[in-house]
Amino acid sequence: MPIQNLIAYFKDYFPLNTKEENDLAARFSERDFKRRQLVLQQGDVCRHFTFVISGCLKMYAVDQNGKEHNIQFVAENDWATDLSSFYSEKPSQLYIEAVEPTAALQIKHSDLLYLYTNHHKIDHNFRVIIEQKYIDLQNRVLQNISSSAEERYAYFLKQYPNLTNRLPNTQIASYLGVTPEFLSTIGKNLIYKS
Amino acid sequence: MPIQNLIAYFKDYFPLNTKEENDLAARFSERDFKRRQLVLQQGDVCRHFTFVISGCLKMYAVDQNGKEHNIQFVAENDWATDLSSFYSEKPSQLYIEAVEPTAALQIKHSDLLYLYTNHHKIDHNFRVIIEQKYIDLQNRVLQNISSSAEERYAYFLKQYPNLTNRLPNTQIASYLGVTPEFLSTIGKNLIYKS
DNA sequence: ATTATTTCTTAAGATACCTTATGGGTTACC
DNA sequence: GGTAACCCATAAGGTATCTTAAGAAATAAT
Repeated sequence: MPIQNLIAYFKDYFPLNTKEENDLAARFSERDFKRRQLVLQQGDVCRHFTFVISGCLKMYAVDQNGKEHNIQFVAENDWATDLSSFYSEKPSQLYIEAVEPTAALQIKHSDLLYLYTNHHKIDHNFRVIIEQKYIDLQNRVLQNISSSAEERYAYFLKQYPNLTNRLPNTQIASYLGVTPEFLSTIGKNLIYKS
Repeated sequence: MPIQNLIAYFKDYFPLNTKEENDLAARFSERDFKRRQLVLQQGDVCRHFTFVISGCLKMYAVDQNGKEHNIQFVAENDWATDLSSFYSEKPSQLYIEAVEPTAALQIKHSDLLYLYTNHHKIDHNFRVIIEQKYIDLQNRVLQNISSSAEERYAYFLKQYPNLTNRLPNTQIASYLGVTPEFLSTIGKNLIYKS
């Protein structure tokens, strides 16, 4: 039961009682995505919070030249949503796409607001979760402004060792903000260093 | 009364009742910082959430070569804290320093937890606040991985027009992740373009 | 299994950005 | 009001990273 994964995930933050669990379980629905299938596309309103049970999604933006820039990968026990579009209910600038066959749980805007309003603990948990994600993002900004591409790549490999094998290097390059060609030359150096 | 600024700020998110206002006001204390004074230094535990009433702070990390990298500027009606150190109560990797004479309000860890526990609305507000800051940070990451230094500088000027005049370009360069010399040559180009 | 598509590697030439250095202009501090 | 510290501009040469191209290897689709 996928919903059990979500409940277990939440309990790591703060234990839930039966009522909270049931209310949570009642408002998430299962959805599977094939490889390359879009969870969200630019121009659409992001209507769901998506929790990944298995598989992997990528969030990316497309620039004026049509190039994709990966903002984030979302694998097991992690959340994908365009927060800005989700809360404002305005069209998103982003895409979310499955890079592997992915099993997910989704909750609608109105249902999440219901949970926030009626369960302090769930509201609380989502604050703690996003604070952690904020810290990670802040570290990434620091990396971006202070480190070379090689250092950022080494950091990525260390931080996400499981993603390394599952993602093509072209996708990692986009995430790091370098070209795949340059990542390839960096990669060679790292092998000799490790 | 500085605390009125904070209450007004909160009310923009979600109205507070009298009890909430009073509880909030009772737990923040005023503190002023001179230019260059440190709010937090590396190695110390970050024991406060700091809300800026007037003035401006910078948060930065120092790398192995002793170079400072500005992660964030925090001006009026904004929050400065090392979230990671604050919640874990472990030594911080960051500095927070006043770049202008700054008036601030601070709340201790235990007092904030008290507010979270006893006032759902305050917990809720902090979630909404950090979600907005998360969105901003995510946009900054996107800029970093997809835009040239010149584009990032133009974006900064547009997004923070008031900070532009208050901060030396050396500080903005550090925030953008470029050298002051290079920012200087970029700056010239922007003048001709606008 | 075969074909089509995507991915990886390599290399040469171009560009963005950095380093170092220097001088002049501001701003802070006593 | 004077001195010291900081800040800005400019330039020459160096390094990191990008662009384009093309072939080989791996992976996905039929």
